Amino acid sequence: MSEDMLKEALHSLKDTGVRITPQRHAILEYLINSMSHPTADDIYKALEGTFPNMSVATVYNNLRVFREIGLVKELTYGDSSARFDFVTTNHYHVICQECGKIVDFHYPGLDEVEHFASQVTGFNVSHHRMEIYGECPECSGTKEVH
Amino acid sequence: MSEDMLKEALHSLKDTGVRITPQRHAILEYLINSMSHPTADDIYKALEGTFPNMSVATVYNNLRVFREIGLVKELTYGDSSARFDFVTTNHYHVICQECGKIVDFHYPGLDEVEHFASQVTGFNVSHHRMEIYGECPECSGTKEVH
DNA sequence: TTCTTAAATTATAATCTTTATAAATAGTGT
DNA sequence: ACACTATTTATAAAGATTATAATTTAAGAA
Repeated sequence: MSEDMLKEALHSLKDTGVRITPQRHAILEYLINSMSHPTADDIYKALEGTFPNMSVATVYNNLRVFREIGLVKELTYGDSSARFDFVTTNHYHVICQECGKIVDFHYPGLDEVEHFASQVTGFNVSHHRMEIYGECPECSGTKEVH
Repeated sequence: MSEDMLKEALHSLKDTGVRITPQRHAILEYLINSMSHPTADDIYKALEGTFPNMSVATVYNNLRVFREIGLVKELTYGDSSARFDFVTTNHYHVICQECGKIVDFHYPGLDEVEHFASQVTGFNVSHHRMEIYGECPECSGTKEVH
């Protein structure tokens, strides 16, 4: 499953003329297997065991490359650092404002908003982003208790 | 019109026990009158004529206070610095990826997404954010020309 | 109005994330 | 295996935001 995704991603690299380096391989693998939404620093720390000499710049550079190819989505929330998400299907995120947990959920049919905006503003729309904010069950629960 | 909004905003400050300082007055006024979506630095620069001694920290501090009260929304896009928007009605933004222009548009009925997400994830949903990305008419135009 | 006190501002430094630079290294096609 | 160029590394720089401590000031009470 995730094997296939990695294979496909590496294929995308080849197709685009982007060299496959061990670092890129590892970053992609980590992004695919990680069910969280890591920051650049998360990735850097996670891989420093395998690549003791890897530089932060490498992580940032490659995340940018992946983003440009469309393999990875960059998510900027209010907090300090950007988060990165391997692109699979069209899903959205619910973010807990208490503990920061991010949960995926699928939701179809938000394309109409794009059409609407395009008509109203005259923009040539390419995509949109949406997130939902609230409190996760755990955090809601702990509050009710005391 | 914008007079009333300012008055109301100042009233909100009083209600919340937040002191009304000349700097806060000026920042609010600027946010209300500015039809753009200024960064903290924009505001700082715009007011340095009136407040030659004002510190950047003051701008940041007060924007945070305004956000906590709910007077102001903080928008984080991919680019380096956050933008701030005085909260009026429920509107969304279309952002030009070429020149960075931000255009408002009103769109109702995205509450269903919140309900949906709430049911699927069990979150206690408070709000959402959505933006649309694309190219503004001007930038699309200049491209078609050459 | 004046006084008092806690809150806000200022000035500055520190922190943190991200990007730029230049030299060294390593993929990839021939 | 070679050559060419992209990539990595190490480091520094830039830019945004926050922390700190001293000074100033808003706002209620006397």
